[in-house]
Amino acid sequence: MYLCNERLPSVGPSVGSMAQPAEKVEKRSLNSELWHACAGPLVLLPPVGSRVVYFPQGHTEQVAASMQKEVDAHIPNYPNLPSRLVCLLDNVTLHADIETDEVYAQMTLIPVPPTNEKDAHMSPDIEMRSRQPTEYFCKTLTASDTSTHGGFSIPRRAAEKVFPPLDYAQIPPAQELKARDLHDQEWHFRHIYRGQPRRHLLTTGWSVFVSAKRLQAGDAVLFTRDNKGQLQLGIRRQNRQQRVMPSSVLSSDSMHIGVLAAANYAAATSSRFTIFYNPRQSPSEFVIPVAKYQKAICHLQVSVGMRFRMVFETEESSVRRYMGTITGMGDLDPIRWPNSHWRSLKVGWDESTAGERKKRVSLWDIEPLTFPYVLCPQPLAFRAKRPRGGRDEETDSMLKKSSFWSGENSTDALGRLTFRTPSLDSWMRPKQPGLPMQENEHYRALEAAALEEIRTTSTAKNPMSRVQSSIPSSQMQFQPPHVLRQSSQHGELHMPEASGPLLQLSSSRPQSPFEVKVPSKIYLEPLFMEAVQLCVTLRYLHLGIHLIEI
Amino acid sequence: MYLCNERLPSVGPSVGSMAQPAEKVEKRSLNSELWHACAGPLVLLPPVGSRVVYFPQGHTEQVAASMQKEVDAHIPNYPNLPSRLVCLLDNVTLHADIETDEVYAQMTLIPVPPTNEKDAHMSPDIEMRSRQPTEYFCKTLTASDTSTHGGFSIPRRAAEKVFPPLDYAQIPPAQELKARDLHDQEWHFRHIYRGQPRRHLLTTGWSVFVSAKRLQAGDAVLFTRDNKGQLQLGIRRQNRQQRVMPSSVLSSDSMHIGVLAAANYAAATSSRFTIFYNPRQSPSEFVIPVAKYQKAICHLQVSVGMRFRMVFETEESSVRRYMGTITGMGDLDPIRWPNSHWRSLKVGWDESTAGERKKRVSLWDIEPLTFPYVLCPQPLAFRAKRPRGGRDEETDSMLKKSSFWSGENSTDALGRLTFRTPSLDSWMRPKQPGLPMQENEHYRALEAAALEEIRTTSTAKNPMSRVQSSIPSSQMQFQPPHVLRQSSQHGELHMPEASGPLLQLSSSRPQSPFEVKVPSKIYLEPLFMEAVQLCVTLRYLHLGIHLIEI
DNA sequence: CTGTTGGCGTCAAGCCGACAA
DNA sequence: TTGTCGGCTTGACGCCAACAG
Repeated sequence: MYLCNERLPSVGPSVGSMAQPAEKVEKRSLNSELWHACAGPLVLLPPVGSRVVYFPQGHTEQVAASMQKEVDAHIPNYPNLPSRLVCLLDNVTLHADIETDEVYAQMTLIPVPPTNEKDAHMSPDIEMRSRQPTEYFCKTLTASDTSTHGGFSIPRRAAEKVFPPLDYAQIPPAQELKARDLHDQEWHFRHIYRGQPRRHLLTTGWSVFVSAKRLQAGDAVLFTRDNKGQLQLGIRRQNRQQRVMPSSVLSSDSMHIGVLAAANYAAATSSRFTIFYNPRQSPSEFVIPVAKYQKAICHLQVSVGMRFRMVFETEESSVRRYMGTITGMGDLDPIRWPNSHWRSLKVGWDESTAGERKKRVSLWDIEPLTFPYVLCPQPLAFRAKRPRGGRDEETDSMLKKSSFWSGENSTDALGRLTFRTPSLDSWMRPKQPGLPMQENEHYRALEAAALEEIRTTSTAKNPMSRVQSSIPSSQMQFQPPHVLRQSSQHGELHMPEASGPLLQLSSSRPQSPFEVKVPSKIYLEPLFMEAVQLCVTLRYLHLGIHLIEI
Repeated sequence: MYLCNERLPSVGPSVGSMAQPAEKVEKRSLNSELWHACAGPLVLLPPVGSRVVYFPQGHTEQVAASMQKEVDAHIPNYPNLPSRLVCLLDNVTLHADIETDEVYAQMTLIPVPPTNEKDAHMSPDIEMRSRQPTEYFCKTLTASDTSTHGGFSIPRRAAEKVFPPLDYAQIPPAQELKARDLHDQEWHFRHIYRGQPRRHLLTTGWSVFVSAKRLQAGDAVLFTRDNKGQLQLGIRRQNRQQRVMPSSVLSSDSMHIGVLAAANYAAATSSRFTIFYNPRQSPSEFVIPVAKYQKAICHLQVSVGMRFRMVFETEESSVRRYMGTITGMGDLDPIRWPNSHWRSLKVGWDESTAGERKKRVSLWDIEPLTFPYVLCPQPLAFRAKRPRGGRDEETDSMLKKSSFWSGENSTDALGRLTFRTPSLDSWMRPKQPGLPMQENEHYRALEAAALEEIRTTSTAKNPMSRVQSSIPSSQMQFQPPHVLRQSSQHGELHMPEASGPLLQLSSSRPQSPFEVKVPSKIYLEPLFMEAVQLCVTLRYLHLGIHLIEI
């Protein structure tokens, strides 16, 4: 089993695949970018050295999921083990199952006494980002791809993006490809461009790979190219194909008790303990950055009927947001885990296809709906045609639907003047180099999503959503300032109730400017819009702020 | 994963493969005989409802072995958890890993307060026997067997014993065979008798099986035929091919703690807990019948230098005994498991090939060497030529070497009169039906082994063995009665010191006759031999007895 | 642009007896 | 008695373009 210690490649941007000098034999470096590509775009690992909140309850759920068995109610609890432990994330190593290539992360945690909230803001979740490689593609295998009858048909754009360019002077153009998997095993493929019409194919070597990895139609294969031009490939199996946990070692009960006992012992002695996080098998993350947790808990006022959105991964390895309504609040397991924040929200989903989505989520899983929320995206010209295989197709389609955005410094479709704000731009620009483009994409998604919510009359069948739709959308879009002033007199900024969550602002000290990260280009309406904008922006970043009454 | 509840087929002899009525869907019956055939001849599961001793320490060793990792010393112990728990064996289900066909048993244990020793004798280990099927064979695969070049060559006797007879009128004789594996999956093979010289082969269908099970040369395949003539087949993988435990679920530490915490909680609350026993992966059994345990602990006086023998499984699925000497005694882990009897004996082995054999064993693992020990085996005529693939080839060879045995009621090679003893025969005969033949084999092995030990001058390089060989073997075989009388005056029967172990007899009440199980035919020397014989026989059965001075 | 299918050449899977240990 | 090998046959693998959605 190959490992990659996340500590090592933490210096410099986009390292990860650099061949480590052989400091430790037996532990060769596992490609971090490839790992994250296999894990998917939603998997964000907290940085080593940061403080996290560990939920034994969630850990237990992962164990249950991996054994495809419910948590039995008769499992004893540890009276002194709280439902959450604040820990120092001492170490993270990335692994891949030797049999299935399933990715998982080993985390070493050291319980620490909880400190006051201010500490939480000292370690903001700026570094918490998915290290998705830029040059990659992911394709779900078709029946033809996996049959013994032929090879692998590569989408044109994908091949052109990540494979070395073919010499089209040859007839037919072809080359030998070598790619390494997570175990550093090398696979050889013949890459040829032929057929009528022309297409990219992997022929010789492909079937060996398929049978060795036991791939089936529905599984996905992904190729990445690192900064040295080396190809990597990984697999993402279809969910249904979850391996039945070999329970021939420990009984389900012992495993559950073991999780609790290990955490309990570590908490009692302030000693290290080790957990495995299996991102594609665990129902939810159970190691959360302290900052993310506290901001959700302390600064997010939720109530039944509140509308929210939440990110999910699509089949094509992109992300999209689903809308829902909070239908209830309360402990998931009031007897064994009272006063836990773990999945304390009961939710309903707008779309009828929501059968598979969770009925319960945690506070930090959701994005509250706020408005007005106006952040201009990158100019349209900046984006390529249609980024096939990209990770945010929803954003694209939304941006298409809303013929709303136009070029820089112009009036938009609703006649508002958009302009650049150099001051905000400069101090809010992230200091760290590397991947600003991806971050932009992230916030563009937020923008478009919020906008979509505003512009669309809810079509939900959930009666709760009628609360929102009772206000005409035209009125909802632009509340006059006095609505804001009404409630801001006692230091809180109440959004109109129809918009959903109360915007509860904390009384903690303002953030240092350099700790705040926002898109590099922000377009604001004058005055009122700017103030609200700032609040909302910071709000999305889960940052507390004093609001001085306007 | 298919299950077989050992409770169900517990009535009637050699059931096991009867199609259970579909009481519980999803849990189809797993063939018990096939399971035991795969587990090997040494695996004896205590009967459901009996009392057993559970060793958390041994359980922990199995967990460590399955993860190929040593038990870390930093694992905390539970102060209140004793090194052994007396439990009621509430349930046993047989399983087979869906991926590897690895057999394992799930046991449900209920800790019970330890009672006095007498109770132990109330549940003798008579029922503790391996349910090895009689009609079976096991072959280790050769390179030719597993290559893609051809089929599977079946040893002649094996094919004739378990396969349906071929119609030799056909040219060539051939038939279609169907056999089910532990998962009840059916496999089809073409069985043909051809070649020059003629031989039995499996051709069509064989390579499918090999690739599906991922068999390699060195792995073993076994076929059994149940009482309805249905064929079963199982596999036994070579040891080296231990699967790397997918540790992507729980950390090693959590697993170890889980084992201890589950046992600790069950002991504290007298509630059920579940363990998995993986006979081919666990270094030692860690669920021992109470009777076996207590007889070893209470009635076995061991000392450094003592000679013993111990059963091992050979490559060919037969058993053989290796000789060794106790070189030390003491706790394996004095800090965390003080006063544990778990593997408290340090041992050395006579043969130089003993590198793989354990350096530490438990008291109940060994058979002490005693003498004189004269039990006649079955008449030679009873046994077939050479039982290839049988389970006790060593016994056979020993019996061959000692041209010592002859027919019934005759003088043996040393001129002693052997005769039948009806009285002993009748009250010592086991009451339970089923497999008396196998039990006879078992004791025949003991006889032959003891005899061999007596007759052979030790060739051990271990200096300890010189103690024994200092007495001429002729003298050792027949000690005059006065030697016995010398030391029996204070209620103990001392064997001559040169023989090794002291024969410490317990002071517990004599056994009820019907609880004692000995070979059905016993030939005794008159008077003195009869008394010694009785002592030694009972001694081998780990039964305590009052000895009335002769 | 790409999933599926028919055509077809090639090579390894797999059946056979020879031979020898 | 049975493990391995060379000879030989055949059918599945796998490369190709056609075609269609």
